[in-house]
Amino acid sequence: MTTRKYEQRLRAESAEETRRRILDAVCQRLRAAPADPVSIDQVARMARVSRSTIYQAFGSRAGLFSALGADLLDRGGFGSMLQAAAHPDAREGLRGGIRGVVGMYAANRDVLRALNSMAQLDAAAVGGAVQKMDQGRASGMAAQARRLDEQGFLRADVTVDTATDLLFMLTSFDSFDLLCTGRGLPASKAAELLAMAAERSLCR
Amino acid sequence: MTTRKYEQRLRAESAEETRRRILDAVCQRLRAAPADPVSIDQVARMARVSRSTIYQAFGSRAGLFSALGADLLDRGGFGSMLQAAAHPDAREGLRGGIRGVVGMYAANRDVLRALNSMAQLDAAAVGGAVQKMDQGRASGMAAQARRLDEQGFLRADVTVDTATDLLFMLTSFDSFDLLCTGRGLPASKAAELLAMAAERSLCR
DNA sequence: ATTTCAGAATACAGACTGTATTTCGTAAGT
DNA sequence: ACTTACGAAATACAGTCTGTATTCTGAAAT
Repeated sequence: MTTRKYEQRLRAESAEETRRRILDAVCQRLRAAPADPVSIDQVARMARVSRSTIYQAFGSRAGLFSALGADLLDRGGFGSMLQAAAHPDAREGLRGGIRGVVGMYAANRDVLRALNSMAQLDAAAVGGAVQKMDQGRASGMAAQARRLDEQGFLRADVTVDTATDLLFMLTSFDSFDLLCTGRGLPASKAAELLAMAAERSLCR
Repeated sequence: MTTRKYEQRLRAESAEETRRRILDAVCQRLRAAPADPVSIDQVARMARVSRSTIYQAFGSRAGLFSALGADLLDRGGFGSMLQAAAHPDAREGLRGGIRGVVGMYAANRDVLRALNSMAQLDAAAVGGAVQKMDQGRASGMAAQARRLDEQGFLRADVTVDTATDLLFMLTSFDSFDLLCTGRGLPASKAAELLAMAAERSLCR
């Protein structure tokens, strides 16, 4: 039998909708009990979907969490953060960039913590989503450090490489989480503290 | 039948020895493949011990990892670190303390990373060992901040609380790991960078 | 009317945890 | 010498996961 052409608009829409429902269920599940392990079965029940549907939509557990990570990259405010970091004044860009990432971290705290930990504990369980985020941040911070240097803000004894390393550390999710979850600071205070540490460590 | 008194010296020794062998096997396993999940079965085979022996010795998977955490607290150089931090000059103590924790982190990197991540992802899977370490560090850093303040090293616009928060973050395993594993710095460079950030952020 | 596809339902293999239960060997007590 | 206690191995089993395969249904597209 010959294959037919199919447009399937409504079909694809509904498929996309259940994908969304599943991803939302994972988030919901993580927020409800961030310190408990997540089973596909739980997620399926919360999304009111059969477990097999999750495998059909995402291929595997790793695929599900990988998709979750990719989703955060799209919709988590990563773009607006990069925009804030591109301020003509590099020092302002530094502050804005830090406020931006912190805001994004705060909005997705439990999800990011889970993805981060999973990536550490079982590299196959996340499928590169976390590496991609870290890599993006690394090159962003390298650019930031270069701009600080070009505009003469960097201290004489601080190389661009060193500045990149420190910024990479200070803008990590872990740094944010240690201050907010670990020390109970509100996100705004954490951002202020991180920006302060970055400026005093790197700038004249 | 009446119960007899038993001294069992050699017995207890051999039991302690197998406990050690099991704990060493976990470490070895984690170092061999830090990003792969750890099964009790693997550990048992590496320690050349029956799987049931592990349950008898540690009660559960959580008990095993909890014991591993406690073991690190004992033998991981925590004491010498606290000693270095107690230098009469608070500023010297700060530097020494940071070098101390970094050395300890570097010596047990993979094990600590795994314990950390497990604690995040499944609180029941570690059994409080990580919380205890963090708590100890928190009070240590609070003391450190107080001493800096008492000796007049703290900047006018930095409170003791703020200093504690920042020190807690900078002396975390995550900060170390981001610089060493994430950025490829040698441990000594990481320690230097962390100490620099702490001093410039907090001190006059 | 017929094809195509999302999704449900179900069954199964395989890995892992955790709990008995039995057995064996040996150090400690009498 | 004989008995007891106990560390450790061996084994079996229940329960929870993941991942795969198979079948069925209903609705949208042609």
